Amino acid sequence: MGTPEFAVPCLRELLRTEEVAAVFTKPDKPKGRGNKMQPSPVKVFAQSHNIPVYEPRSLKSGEDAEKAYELLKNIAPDLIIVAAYGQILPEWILELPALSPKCINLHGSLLPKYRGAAPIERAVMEGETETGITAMVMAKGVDTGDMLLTEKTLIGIDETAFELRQRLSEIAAKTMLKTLDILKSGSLKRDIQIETDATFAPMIDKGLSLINFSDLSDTVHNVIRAVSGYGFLDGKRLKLFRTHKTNIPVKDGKPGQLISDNGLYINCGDYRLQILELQPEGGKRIKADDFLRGHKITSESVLRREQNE
RNA sequence: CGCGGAGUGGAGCAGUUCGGUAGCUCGUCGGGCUCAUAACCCGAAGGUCGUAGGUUCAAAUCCUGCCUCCGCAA
Repeated sequence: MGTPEFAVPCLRELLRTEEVAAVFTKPDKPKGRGNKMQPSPVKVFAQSHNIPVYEPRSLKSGEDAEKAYELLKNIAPDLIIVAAYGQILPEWILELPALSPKCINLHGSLLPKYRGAAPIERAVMEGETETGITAMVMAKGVDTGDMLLTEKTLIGIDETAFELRQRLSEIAAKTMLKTLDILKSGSLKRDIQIETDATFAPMIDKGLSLINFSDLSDTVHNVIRAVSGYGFLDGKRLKLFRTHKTNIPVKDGKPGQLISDNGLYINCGDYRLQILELQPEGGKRIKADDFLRGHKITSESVLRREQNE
């Protein structure tokens, strides 16, 4: 069971090594320009490998939940693997599979830290230097079940959540295979999560990506890495994708002011950040050098929080 | 029919309001200077202005259809 790109490597490896009876994913939904219906990446991948795909709108209640109940009973799975499915599994599913553990989830953090929907983004935003994947037994509370296996990885100083997520999705697939191997050998151990160490990583609120450039450069840098922050330049949205920390102090000039000095920089509360990749409104994502070729940077070039000056 | 932005030499942009010689910053190529250089100087090549029609003496510019890309909102 999975939905976004993050879950695809797990499915890919699962198809390679095990017999996959069915794939559950979230239903197509209107997305993007023109609100066209878009299938989930997991659905696309599963269908191209001729695996039956089911996409109930809900597992908790309603017609779809009843159908899913009948379906899963007939499938009678030995084990359910979950990676970023996007729905909370009701108890009857958690109890359904034949093996023990019954439902294994691949979570994008070192539990018990960053339980919840956005562990990767939150870890980057908090400036963590290390994160990883936890294979865990699913329990009633979200991401609270026993831990089976963890795989750590370092977070690069300029690494973005997007890049980290791609890396972690592959690590998740590897961790899953390892977990299954150990499970088959019969020596799988469970570790209880230490409840007092738990932190929660809630979904990302859109407002978070509007940058306040009077914050410390560390904070700004982390927001940009995590969720691609933006500000308004001359009334137009400007997204920042990649920055690099400097030790050039901001002497004068406003927070958010752009500076062209052998590269593109922006003033934060304490130090300047070097901008490496950005995207003007309506345009494509470009490197800072390309941006400088077509845009004049003056003392009036300031990224603001409001669209109208 | 969710809202909006954009397609101009290889890259990033200006020019479109108000039709009248295709521009800028780079890159590329050739030459020069230099111990040397991603620096500096001189020169050159490279564009059916996304596409198809329409209006006009004349269209990158005005009108219409289509294609592609992007942001927002969900």
